[in-house]
Amino acid sequence: MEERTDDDAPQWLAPDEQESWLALVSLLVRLESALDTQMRADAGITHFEYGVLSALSETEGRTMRLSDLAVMAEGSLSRLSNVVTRMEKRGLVRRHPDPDDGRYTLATLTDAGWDLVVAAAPGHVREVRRLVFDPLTRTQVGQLTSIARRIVRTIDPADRCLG
Amino acid sequence: MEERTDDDAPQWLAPDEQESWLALVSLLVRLESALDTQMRADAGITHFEYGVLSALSETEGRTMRLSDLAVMAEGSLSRLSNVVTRMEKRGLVRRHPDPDDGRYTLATLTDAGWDLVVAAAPGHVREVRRLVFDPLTRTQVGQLTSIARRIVRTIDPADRCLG
DNA sequence: ACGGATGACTTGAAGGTTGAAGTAACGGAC
DNA sequence: GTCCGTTACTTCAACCTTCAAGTCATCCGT
Repeated sequence: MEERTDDDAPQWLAPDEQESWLALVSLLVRLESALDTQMRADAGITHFEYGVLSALSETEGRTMRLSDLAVMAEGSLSRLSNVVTRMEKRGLVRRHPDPDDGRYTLATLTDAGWDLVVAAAPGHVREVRRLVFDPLTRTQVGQLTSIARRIVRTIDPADRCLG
Repeated sequence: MEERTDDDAPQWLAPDEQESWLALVSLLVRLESALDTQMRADAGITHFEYGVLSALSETEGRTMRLSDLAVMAEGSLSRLSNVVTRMEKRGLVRRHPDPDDGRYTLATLTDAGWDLVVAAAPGHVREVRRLVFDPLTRTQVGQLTSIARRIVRTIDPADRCLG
């Protein structure tokens, strides 16, 4: 892409980049699995399912279109559709067609679903705090925000979840 | 659980923590899936499989015990066993018992496996650079290393991959 | 040596995820 | 009003991961 001769797009990472990369990959793998484990043990749902329920719980009317919900939960529509089906069977969520546009499907949080999120939230927050924020200084929290946003925006420039 | 009245283990995250958390979760999900997509398209293997092959390729004799390999690749032994079976069928890797201790199984990278890693590496590095290091300043790279290490060490204090 | 404990790996069932193909509902052009 | 393209969702098959046994080898105490 660029024109330099020497090391513009070098084949390998510099030593400090290599270290950083190893640490980041380790973080990706371990954090995700730690969150999932805690959620399953504590509330019987996956972290993704928690994200779905949580997004619904924060919405006016506890209702959202599946496609919007998929964006909020950062998953594919297919994945969400399966998850909603399972959660519907468990009585946490209800589906019904959007009266305004029959192509959309609305998902609504049931009372049982609401209760589950409310019960699961404190444990989740506690875990996030314990694993992520307790070990970091306030300065690092700020740094993390900038770093994560930059990378996310590079992966998906159209992302609108971030400022 | 706790006894303080004010904010010892507060139920919710502070606004800046909330932002940071959203950005981090977004990073987890998107980066992992971006890496996987690139690897599948480019080399026909998953990012995890690449990690396995890559670890073997960097070892003296291109050979490692499965249990050590699982640690290097940060996956369960069960997952690794399945992956090795698949890669063995594709001729990328070979299994044989450890002559020193029959409980161990050694995995050896074949020439075909070596060729595949060598072919896949540049694209992988390019993608990592594009998504992670290009958008960050050198200062941020250093910050990221510290931050990621702190969190990983909190999740798993026994981790020996990091300094 | 013998037997139990431990360690290393494998396997099988259950369940989740993906990608592609299918269905259904709209919206605009003619 | 009827096509056609688009959008939103669902479903299916292939695949992967996990968890919980199960197997086999070695070590250790006696």
